[in-house]
Amino acid sequence: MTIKGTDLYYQLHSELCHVFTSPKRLEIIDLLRDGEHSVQQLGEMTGIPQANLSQHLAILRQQKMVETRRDGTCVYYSIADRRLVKALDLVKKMLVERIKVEGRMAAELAVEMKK
Amino acid sequence: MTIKGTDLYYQLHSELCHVFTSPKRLEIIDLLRDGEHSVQQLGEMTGIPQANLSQHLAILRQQKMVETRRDGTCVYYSIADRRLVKALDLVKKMLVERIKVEGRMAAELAVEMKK
DNA sequence: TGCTCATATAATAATATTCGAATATATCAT
DNA sequence: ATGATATATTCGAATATTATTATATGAGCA
Repeated sequence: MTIKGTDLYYQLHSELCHVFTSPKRLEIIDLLRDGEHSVQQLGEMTGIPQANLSQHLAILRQQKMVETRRDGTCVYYSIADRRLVKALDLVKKMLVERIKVEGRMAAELAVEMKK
Repeated sequence: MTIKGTDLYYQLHSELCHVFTSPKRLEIIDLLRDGEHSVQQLGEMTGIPQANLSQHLAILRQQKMVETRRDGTCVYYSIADRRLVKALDLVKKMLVERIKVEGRMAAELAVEMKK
C-alpha cells in the first residue's frame, strides 16, 4: 500500500506546490536562499506590507517550507529543506532557457519585418 | 542585465508553477511520465470529463510543459521537458518523507493516548 | 457534401486566493 | 503594569481559478 498515485496524494502535492504560485513568495524564498532573515529585513528588501508579508510567511510555514527562530522580538526565517531550492532552480532553468529562445525569436522576427 | 530577481521574472516563474497546483494536472503529468497518451486515453485513465481535461491540457500547452502530435483525429500528448518531471520528483520526495514522519508521529500519539 | 468521432473553446456559476485595514499577541525595557 | 517594537491573525472586498454545459473546429469516411 502506498499513497503515490492516489487522489489524496495529488491533492497534497498540489497544496505543496501552491507555495510556488505567488511572485511574492518566490521572491521571499529567493531571499532566504543564502541564509536566514528576520521578517523586518524581508519587509525592507521586498517592500511588501507587514500584514501581507506575514500572511505569505504563514503559508510557507504551513507547508513546512521554512523554519523560524525567535531572538527577542524578532523572528528569523530560513529554508527548511534545500530540495525546495533545488526544485525551484530546475524550473528557473527551464524558464530562463525559454526566455532566451523567445528573445532570439523576437529578434529574428524583428529582422524579418525590416525586410 | 539579467531577468533574474526582477518582478517580471517572479511573475513568469509563478505562472509556470501554476501548472503544478491542480491535482488533476499532476495526475496527467504523472500519466505522461512514461510516454505519450492520447486525450481519449487520458480521459479513460483519469475519469476527467472531456472538456475539463482539454482545459487542463491547454494550460500545460500554454506553459510549454507538453508537446502534441496529431495522428488522424487523435492528439497525442507527451512531456516536453524532462526537468519538469525531475522538479516534481523532488517535491514528491519531500512530500512522501513528510507523510512518513507524520504517520509515525500519529502512531506514537495513538500509543500515548492508550496509556 | 454530409456524418461521425476526437478535441478545443466559450460562457457561466461556484469556489478559492490575494490584499489591505484593523486588531491581537509576544517580547523587552522602563 | 505601561509603553514600544516586531510579528501574527481576522475579516471583507476584489480578483482569479475551477468545473460544467453548450457549442465549435477539424480530420476521416460514406
